[in-house]
Amino acid sequence: MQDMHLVHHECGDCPIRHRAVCARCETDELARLEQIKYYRSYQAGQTVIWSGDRMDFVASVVSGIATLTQTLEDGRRQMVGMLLPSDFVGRPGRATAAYDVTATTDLVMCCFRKKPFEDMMVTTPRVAQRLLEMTLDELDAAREWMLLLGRKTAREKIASLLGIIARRDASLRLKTPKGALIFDLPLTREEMADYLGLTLETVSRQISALKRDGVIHLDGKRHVTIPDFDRLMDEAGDDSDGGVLG
Amino acid sequence: MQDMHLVHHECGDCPIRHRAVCARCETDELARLEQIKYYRSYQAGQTVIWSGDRMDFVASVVSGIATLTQTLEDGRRQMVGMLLPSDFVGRPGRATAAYDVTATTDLVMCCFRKKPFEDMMVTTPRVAQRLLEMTLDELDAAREWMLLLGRKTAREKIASLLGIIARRDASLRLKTPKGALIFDLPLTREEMADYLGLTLETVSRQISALKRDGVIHLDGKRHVTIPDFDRLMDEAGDDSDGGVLG
DNA sequence: CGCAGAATTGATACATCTCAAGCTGGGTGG
DNA sequence: CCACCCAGCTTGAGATGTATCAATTCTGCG
Repeated sequence: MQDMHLVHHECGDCPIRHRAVCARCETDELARLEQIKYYRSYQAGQTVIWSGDRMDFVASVVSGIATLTQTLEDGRRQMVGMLLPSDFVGRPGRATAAYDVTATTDLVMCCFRKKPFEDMMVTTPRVAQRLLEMTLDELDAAREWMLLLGRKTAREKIASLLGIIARRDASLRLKTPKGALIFDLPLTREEMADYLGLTLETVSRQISALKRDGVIHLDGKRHVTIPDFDRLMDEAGDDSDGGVLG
Repeated sequence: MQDMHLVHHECGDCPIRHRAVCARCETDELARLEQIKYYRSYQAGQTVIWSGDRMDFVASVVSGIATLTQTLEDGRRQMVGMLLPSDFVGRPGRATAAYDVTATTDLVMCCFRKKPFEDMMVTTPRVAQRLLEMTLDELDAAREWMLLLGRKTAREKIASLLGIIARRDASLRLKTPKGALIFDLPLTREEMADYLGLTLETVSRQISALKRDGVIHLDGKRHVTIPDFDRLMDEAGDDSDGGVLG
């Protein structure tokens, strides 16, 4: 079931080498990381960790998408993080997972054994500094997300999410968001609902509405075309400028 | 108007010494911080910084409460952070403020000139390590907040907020939340609404409802008594256990 | 082919927002 | 000392956006 090919890539030609927690490392530091790392693969839909589980590793997403979700006793779910390639999973110094981690697409993670990684955090400032930087970025993202959850309408939420995915997708292909954008939704309607604090029916309705109004084009359920990115951003209700990094 | 007494306390008897960004510093490191720091006071209601403003300092909250808020073009506001004594303001490496910072009570901050502080971040791992730890805590808080914003009902939101404030207040007095708790709300109804993603009318109604149902007691608009903390936590809808640190 | 999971659509219920009118308490000036 | 004033708050009535419940309709796949 779980296709766990334990391939062992060299850090040198790692696709996330320049963005992940190891981005700043010198070759000798990389060598240390190399010794404590191992790869793991998960299939789309698989749970990586359950909230509360003991965690004996921290990790970087190498490819694919994972989500962090929190659940209330009665089953209400809220996604609280979306992990893309190069994003970091886990918290040094914490024994158990605080959130459910799920693979929404096929996923490959570069895992570091926790104890030795924590040791490196102390002895190798470059790792700690990079992790701080990444954590601050995540905090900013979380706060933008809070604005979305607290104050945006369903339509604005959908438009915002599509914008985020479109931008991310464009950045992976190194194209600037300009003219028509085309991408595949990596999330089901239900996952989008969990992300946005909506029900899947409302997500579906709003996507239909945006399609009806020509803001987006759909080819099947997942293949999306954005004819006019600025138009989409208007619908997202965001602060004027097209979402330049703050 | 602005009572800016530029008192200069010694770090040694600073009330937030053991919890702030300087918590791990040795005496020689403290001495360096001492040289680049200065105090600033703000009155309740005053704006500390506007989003987009140039920031030439980072700071720790010494006493009082500040809030971080984000605003949509049409004026919808969402609070995205609540800064209590020992919390950190600003982001090393960033030139301008990303959020509006407002003093909701009288506020004293210990400010560090930005450039020298950034230098210390590189040379003094203890500062960077502590800041990482604090940022990870903030990220956790933000994610719990996201669950509240996305999935909780108005009544649950109010109960959750009261619980947070009650716990914080109790921790400042070093009493465990048990039996009746009494405290003053540091926020107006409108600020509570901005925190919770509600309107102030809804906040008011839900507070009235909780009062009617005996979950809380009100003495005036601000003075709150919680006769049964567990009851309040039930109303907050949170994951079973009374909110033990995860 | 036909099934199962995913998505759409419809009808209705309900929570929260919106607009509007009073209330309350503490401060101020006559 | 009282009257009034004003910001902060409460309460009401109605509008509205989203959730809920319930059918269908897609779509990919064995």
